[in-house]
Amino acid sequence: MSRNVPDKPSLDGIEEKWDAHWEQEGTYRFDRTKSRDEIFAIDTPPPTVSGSLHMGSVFGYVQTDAHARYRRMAGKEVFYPMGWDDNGLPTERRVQNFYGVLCDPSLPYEPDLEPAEDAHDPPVHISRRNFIELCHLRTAEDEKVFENLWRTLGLSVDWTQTYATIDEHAQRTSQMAFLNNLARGEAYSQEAPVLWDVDFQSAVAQAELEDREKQGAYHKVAFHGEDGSKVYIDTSRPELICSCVALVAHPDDGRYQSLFGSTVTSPIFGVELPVVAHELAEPEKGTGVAMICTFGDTTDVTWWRELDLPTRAVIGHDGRFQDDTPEWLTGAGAAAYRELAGLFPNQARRRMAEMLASSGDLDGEPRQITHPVKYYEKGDRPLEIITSRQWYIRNGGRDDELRKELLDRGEEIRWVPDFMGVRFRHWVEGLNGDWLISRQRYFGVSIPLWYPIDDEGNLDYDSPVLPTDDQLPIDPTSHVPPGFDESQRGRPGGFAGDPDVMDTWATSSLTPQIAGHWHDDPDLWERVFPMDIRPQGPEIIRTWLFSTTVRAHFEHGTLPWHTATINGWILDPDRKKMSKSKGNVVTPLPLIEEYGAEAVRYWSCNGRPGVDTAVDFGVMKIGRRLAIKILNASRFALGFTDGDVDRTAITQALDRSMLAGLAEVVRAATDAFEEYDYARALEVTEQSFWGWTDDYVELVKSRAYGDGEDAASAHAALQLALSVYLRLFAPFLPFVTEEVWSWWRDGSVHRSNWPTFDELESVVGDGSILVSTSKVLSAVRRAKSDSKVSMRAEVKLVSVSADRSVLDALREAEPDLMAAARAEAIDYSEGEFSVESALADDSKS
RNA sequence: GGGCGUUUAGCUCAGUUGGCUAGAGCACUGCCCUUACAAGGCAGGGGUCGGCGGUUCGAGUCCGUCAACGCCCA
Repeated sequence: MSRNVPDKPSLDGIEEKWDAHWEQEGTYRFDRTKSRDEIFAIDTPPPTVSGSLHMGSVFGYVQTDAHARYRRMAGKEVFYPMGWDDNGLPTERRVQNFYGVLCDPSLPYEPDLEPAEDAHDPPVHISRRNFIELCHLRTAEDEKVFENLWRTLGLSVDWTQTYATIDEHAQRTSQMAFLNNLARGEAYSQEAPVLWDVDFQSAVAQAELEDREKQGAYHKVAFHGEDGSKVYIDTSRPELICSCVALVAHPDDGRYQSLFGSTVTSPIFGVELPVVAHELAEPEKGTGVAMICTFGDTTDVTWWRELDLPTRAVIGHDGRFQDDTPEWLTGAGAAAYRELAGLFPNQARRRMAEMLASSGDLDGEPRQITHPVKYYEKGDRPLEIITSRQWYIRNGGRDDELRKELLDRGEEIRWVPDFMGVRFRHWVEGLNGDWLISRQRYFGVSIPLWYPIDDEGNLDYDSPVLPTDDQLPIDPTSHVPPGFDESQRGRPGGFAGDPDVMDTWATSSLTPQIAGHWHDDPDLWERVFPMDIRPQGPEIIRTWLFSTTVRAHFEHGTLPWHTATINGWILDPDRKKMSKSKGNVVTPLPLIEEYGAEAVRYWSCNGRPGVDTAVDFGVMKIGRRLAIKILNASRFALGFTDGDVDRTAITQALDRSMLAGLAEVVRAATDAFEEYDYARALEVTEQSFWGWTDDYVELVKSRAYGDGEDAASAHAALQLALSVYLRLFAPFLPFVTEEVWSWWRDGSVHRSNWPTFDELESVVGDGSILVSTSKVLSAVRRAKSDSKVSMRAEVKLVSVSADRSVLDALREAEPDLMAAARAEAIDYSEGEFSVESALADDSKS
């Protein structure tokens, strides 16, 4: 076949060129006729499209793509779908900000609502359905931006296998899995204390919490004993004295033994309360006695549950003290409560402190402290704990047997790198409740249930009405349950739809089931599940990875995949954590424009598995230089003949020596990939390639420009080596390797065979010849450099002293060495290794 | 307070089961327009491998301990 080697090879425009070509040819299209053992299935992280594009989004995906490309070339049919995680709160927030709207479920739907292009203030209130439509509109746009980025980066995804966690298929899968969990008793609803974000007015799960150090103040408050004595407590939340249900001290605390079993009376409110003992009370903290309220923090919940205390809730869903005076307060206590009604906790706290001070129950001034306060990770105000009905999926947090099963699943996973496994273990060991999946939000997958309403108008939560499979997906607030009609909605004797949606993770924990079409394509499902790898970031081990494991454990009794590859964390160029607030977020698109996709890929693949990596423009420059080097070296290697030269022409010892070294590189790169160490595979390939161009290519150049059998040997060896290097580089640098491949080969390098030792076996020789010859050539160059002469300067005599075996090796490549060194003669003697170069007189000028 | 990770050249990082004078790139210095490549090539200087202690014939590599930094959890 004739060759089409350009005079001036260039990287310009190769991303667009090859992306379009691959799309047209279906290069990465999944062949679903293959059997499970021929397939390599990847459970790709669906990126949150409402998040900003940044280098963290690029890093892990490119590493995974390199591995996918390796597997594909090594003979596997790669199942590599891409999803978009668009359901959930991040999208709601983005839509609110983007269009300047706020969802108000009480408003009617407006069919012709035109969203404003710019956000405005104050926000426009729109119906739930209009709001959801805007969410779909916005995410569709965001998804295009992401797909474009992934294509520009050369991800070898099968773009016909995309999904979104809010699309109909994902909703059906999610609701079906939920109903299965419900049928098996793995999902349940319960009226219970939950962590509550007062701004989002939604419950929050344990995995979404974070502690923030906040200023607070300890108030030393007197409760009154039966004998008129004062019992002091220290509290940072005096406003909750009205919801106090008991005082508590440590059972071994000698100071309070006489109080246990007695009662005290709360200040201001005059409520009689028991004094109880519990190990969680800390004798060193404050006075050693604490008040238990329902609920000030999560320890209160534990005490309330374990000590079987009553519930006296005062804070409503909006975060304010409720307007109605609680029934346990009477007289002066009820009057005092009316001072607090309607206030937010921080306002109530100040009012309460005033009241305590004037009644004489506040001892001294409040003392400033700094303490950790629980926040929703996306929230702005401290979480409150309120009681409400919510849906849960069991996760071992309240069941030691299940916890053990899930810990065993964690042990079953192959973790890359292996130390990431402990993060899973610690998370599961530390769970203190089941997984709360219901959210009081709008843009999500609905909880697919209705509740019967009895004749008194009460909802029967214990016997929900279920949809049939063929109804799914449903929105119970607009769909009607079997056996009812719309006129019965909200009526006694009728029904009510569950208004909640599921947590995002309740759907994205099913990505293998969604992408593999668990319920609607059993033939595909059988070929891809359980999947091979789950690549993802370290920060979502406790959420996505864990919840996916839980769902597969319940639904299939297996792991969802056998290997988890965890990428490192991305830091800014100064090794600081990137965050929008610091303004140090690096976005990928300008970098791709400046350095090229190959350079950004090279940087990504240089980051070791699981190792935190800083954005480094220097590394990107090296990547770009490598890509250019491949173009130029390829031009040289292919510049001598028009057609393929048969490998039987490779007769010269130096050529066979070079191929012996290359065979070793193939082995090392393959071993590294099999261990998921793409970075090492790249490193050994790159190191070898630079040596190849610096030494072998220079040594063989003169011979290659000649003709006859010696030249043909060089031509064939150059060509074979180039073919191997291109394939070794293809997983990392897909564009430039494809470009060069297209100059002289049919088909795609990405569907060619991964190089093997067997492929090279017939042409390998003694690897030491090239090694020794390169050492001498390097010594001659050093002599020329020391004498400040051109590398073209003639050398009258090169005197080499070395072991006999080295001398023998050198003699095998003597003509090439003399030509490359521009030496007129070489003299050999046995002894310690040394090289003397006698430069020609006229070269010293 | 607990856990995990990191600490190797001025900077960013390799160093795979312990083995010959510790490597790469960037930066720095010198030289070279050599017909694949001057937004390049060749060559060079530069490190008591965080501190201390231990195991070993031998430790950047294993063990203990301390310190600094980062992340996660409480």
